[in-house]
Order: sequence, then C-alpha cells, then structure tokens
Amino acid sequence: MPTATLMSIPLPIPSGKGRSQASLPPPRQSGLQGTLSALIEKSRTLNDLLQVHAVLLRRGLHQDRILNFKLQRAYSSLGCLDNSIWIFNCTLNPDVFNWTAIIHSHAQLGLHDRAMVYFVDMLCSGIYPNAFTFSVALKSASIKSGKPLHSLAFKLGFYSDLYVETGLLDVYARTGDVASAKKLFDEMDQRSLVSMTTMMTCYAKHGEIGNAKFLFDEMPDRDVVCWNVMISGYAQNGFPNEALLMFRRMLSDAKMKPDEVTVLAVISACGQIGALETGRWIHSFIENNDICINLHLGTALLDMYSKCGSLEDARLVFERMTDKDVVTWNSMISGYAMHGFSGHALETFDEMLRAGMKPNDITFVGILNACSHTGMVQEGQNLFYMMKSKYGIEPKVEHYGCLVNLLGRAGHLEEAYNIVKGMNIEPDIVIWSSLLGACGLHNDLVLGEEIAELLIKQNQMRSGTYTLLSNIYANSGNWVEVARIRSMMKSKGVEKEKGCSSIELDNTVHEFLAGDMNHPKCQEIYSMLEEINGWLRAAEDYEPQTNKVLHDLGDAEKGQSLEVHSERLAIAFGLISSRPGTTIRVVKNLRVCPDCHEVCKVISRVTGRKIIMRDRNRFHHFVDGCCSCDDFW
DNA sequence: CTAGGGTTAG
Repeated sequence: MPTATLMSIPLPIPSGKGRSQASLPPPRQSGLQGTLSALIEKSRTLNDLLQVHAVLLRRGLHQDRILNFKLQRAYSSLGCLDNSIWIFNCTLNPDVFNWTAIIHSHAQLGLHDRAMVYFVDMLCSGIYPNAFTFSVALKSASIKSGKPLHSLAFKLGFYSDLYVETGLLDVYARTGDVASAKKLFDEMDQRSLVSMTTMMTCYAKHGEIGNAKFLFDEMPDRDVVCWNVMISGYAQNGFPNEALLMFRRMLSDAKMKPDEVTVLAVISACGQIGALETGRWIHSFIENNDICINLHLGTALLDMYSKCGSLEDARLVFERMTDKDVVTWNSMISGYAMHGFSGHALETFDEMLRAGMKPNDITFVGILNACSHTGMVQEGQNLFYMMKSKYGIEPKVEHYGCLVNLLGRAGHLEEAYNIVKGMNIEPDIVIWSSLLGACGLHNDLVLGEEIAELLIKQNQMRSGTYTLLSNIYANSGNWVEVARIRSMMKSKGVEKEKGCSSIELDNTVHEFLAGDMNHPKCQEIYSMLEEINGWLRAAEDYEPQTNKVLHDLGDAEKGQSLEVHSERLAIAFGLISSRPGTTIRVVKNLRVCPDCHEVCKVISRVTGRKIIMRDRNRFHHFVDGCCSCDDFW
C-alpha cells in the first residue's frame, strides 16, 4: 500500500529553506549555462537534444543541477524516460527539482509505483518536497489507492495549495466523483485556468456538457487546452455539430491556433456527422498547418473517411501510415465490415497477422461483423471459437451479439437462441433486439413472442424492440396485435425515435425529418419527389412494400406515406442541388426503410448516380440499380 | 518552474 509507505516515512523537518539544500553550494548561472538551457528548451527532436547534451558534457557541465533538471524534463517529454533516469543517477546531490522531475516523468507515464518509490527515496535522503512535488506524489498515491487522499494533504499542511488542490480535483475527475469535485472546486479560494479546465474535463467526461460550457463561458482567458476540452467534450457526448461550431469559433473569433489534439476531436466529429467535405477540408487544414499526422491522428483520419463513406480515402491514409498500432488495424477492418466488404476485412485481418500485430477483442468485433453482414456463417463461427482457443481472448457480450446476429440473420434461429441461453454472461438488449429482428426476418412468430414476453417481464422493452415486435405482427397481417403494441407504447410513454436523414452540400449539413416542410427549397424538393414517383410507376421491378413499413411509423410520421420518408427528402434535395453524375451521400440515424432501399436502386439506375447511404448499422452503396449489401441486411 | 486536453467498438 503506497499510503502506508508514505505515512510511515517521517518527513524531514523544514528549517527555513531546508537544511539539506542550504548545505549544497548555490548553483551559479554563467552565460554558457543560460545559452545551453535555452537550447535544451528549444529542442523539438531527440536528435537536437542529444547534440546539446553532447556540448554540455564536453564543457564538463555534467554536474550542473539546473541543466540536468532541464535535460531530464526534455528527455521525458520526448518519451526517453531512460535517458532522464540516467542523468538523474549521474547527478551528485540532486536537489528538489531533480527529484521532482524524475517523480513527475514516471507519474506522467502512469508508472505510479515507481513515482512513489522515488518520492520516498527523496524523503529518506533528507530533501523536503515543495508543493508541486507533493501534489505529484499525492496524485500518484491517490490514483494507486483509487481515492483522493484528502486527509493526507491536510495532515502535512499542503491543503490549500493551488497545485495540490488541482491535483486532487483531477483525481476526482478520474474516479468519476463529480459531486466531490464540484464541492472541492467551489471551496477553493483561488481559481486558475488549469483548475477550471480540470473541472470542465470532469463535467465533459461524465456527460454534463452543459455545465462544462457554463464554466467555459465564465473563463477570463482561454488557451488551446480548454478549447480542446470543450470541442472534444461535445464530440464525445454526441454533439458533433456543436463541436464543429466551437472549432469555427476558435479559428475565427478567438484566432487560436489549433494543435493535433484539436483536429483529432474535430475529425471525430466529422466522422459522426458523415460530413465528407468538411472532413476533407480539415485534412488539408492539417497538412497546410504543418500539424504532424502521427499515429492517433492518422487512425482518426482513416476512421473518419470510412465513416463518411469514402473507403478509397481511408485506404490511402492507411497505406501512407508508417506506424500502425492495433487501433489502426481495427479501424481499417471495421471500416470494410461497415461497408459490407467482408472479403477485404478478412484479408486485412490476415495482413495484420502477417505484420506480427496481435489482434484484440475489438478486432474480433470487426471481423465477426464483417461475416454477419454477408452471411458467412461457417467462417464467422470458426473465428468466434478461434478467438478464445488460438488468441486467448474471452468472448464479451459484443462478440456473442455478433454471433447471434450472424446466425439469426442467416435463419439459424434455434442455434442463435441456444447460444443466448448458454451464455455465461447476461445477454444485453442488443442481443435480444438482434434475435427479435431475426424472428421478423424469418417470420418466426412463436420465438418472437417468447422473447418479447421475457423482455416485458424484465422491463427491458425499448422503443426499438417495440417496433421490431410490431413488425413481426405486421408481417403476418395481425393488425390487432399491432394496435395493441401501439397502445402499450403510448401508455408506457415510450416514444419512437424520429427518423432523420442528412446530406452535406457546400460544407453545410442539411437535415430532414419525415414529411419535413421546413427547408428553404421545399417546393423544388417536393416536385423532385413527384418526378421520382413517376420513375417508380414506370419501373417494372418496383413494388411498394407498404405492409412492411406502414406500421413502423412513429406518431410524428403517422398518416404520412412512404413517399416523404426522411431519406427520400435528403436524396431529392441532393439530386436538385448537385451536378449530374455526382455521388449522393446520405446519413440516416435509424436503419434504412425497406421500401426506400428499393427506391434508391431505381433512382441510381434512372439517374446514373451513385448513392452511398449510411444507416444506423452499415453502409449501402447503390450503383446502377443494385445495392452493395445484396439485399442482405 | 512544474498543474489541465486525444483515436477504435452493435
């Protein structure tokens, strides 16, 4: 227990400035030292730093505590902890700064145990910690023991120090104790940019983005870090549009220079929206502003391109990346899976193994999904069992979900249900929904009702599961039951999620709800819909699939026909607003409606346009009357 | 002269 260790070491009694430090000769700064110290701070690469270090050694300054402190910090910020340790070990009579640097660099890398050992060593050698040293050590000890060690700070007389309090605040933020963080924050008698940013981070990480924004607005000055917290907070809490808005404000109003963390969050927001043009704009922004495309950024870019429907760009980024980690490979694999290119997904998986990269649990979510999108039952089952036997990865609820989905969709309902019953973990709503969906797909009323009964008993029904059940009844023409479910939803106050589709044109994202009349180009859109209806009447292969979807409509959509579904409005708008031949990219929040799926095929054939549609589950590429999903979805 | 920010997943 680090706490016990920390408590059991008697602290040296501070006498004035500290005895042990006073006994050392005072460090003298000469002109050479000043120059070297500036050079160390200016070094951006390891090579630069090594050269400055060599000069320093040649001049016999290897015992200069100030220069060594700066070298230690510079090496650890470049990721060379070993060099930092080496210099520290060479320093005769290290002072509190040398000690602090070595403790801090270990803590930054999450090596809290080592950080504590150094701290204790420091105390043992008679050096009294300053507030910063103490705050770093206290933070390490707190993280190790899983709780902020408030009382310890109080006992040692460091309580109301700004650094110490900010450190404690950060620990509360990490442990997720928002209430205590807020209490401490309110009690602190000084605030700083950093402590406010820490509090904002705490709010943003726990979904209280409104409170984060409130603090942000109160700040007298803002630096790049707090802008980043706000932007990534929006992106991670599902407000990608707000994230982009903040980014624009950061550039135009605040004239702030974004760094690689900013663009990472913005790219993630573009991926969520499916805004390809904006994503491309950010990509060129990155290149024009000399922001280095590192591992994280490359992975985020590749993920953004695949979520925006451009696998070509995703692959290009992937191939240009020299450093790839497991996240990079996973993104490429799940990108192919999302688009229904299972062959490419499996090939990439093989490529990954050949490159000597170890797959993890998420890798298997990707390839299992790839299998279920194209009905590769045998392959998927093999991979599922290989996951544990060959790679030692214990299946999680997501993997069972993939397997159940794979079996159910392919019509092996019995087998899928047996898997669910035999699971050693609790099945979640995703698994039940996919099984229920499979029952609808293969008209298994009996199993469907059994599952629904179970979910009702466990009070697990959601708006989506009601819809699935209602579809099962609608398929068999049982309108009485359909009506009963409808009234059940009403009495329980369950609202159906509204279908919403968006399309990006000229860097603006246009959103449509079903039957939407709010768009400025409303008239043209509706006359385009009329034209589409004409094509449909003339098409021999099109038959409206009314009974499948008529009862899938929420209250907002009730009474409106298929013709004004949100995806159709978005496509109609795309047709009238872009040049002939341009690809139309649409994003829908729910799954694409079966009737609209057919309509897209006709539109792609008549207009010769490619339509790429992202729905809640996957992508559909419509080209010349066919969909890449082969109607298996 | 130090504290605060980040990517993948049904």
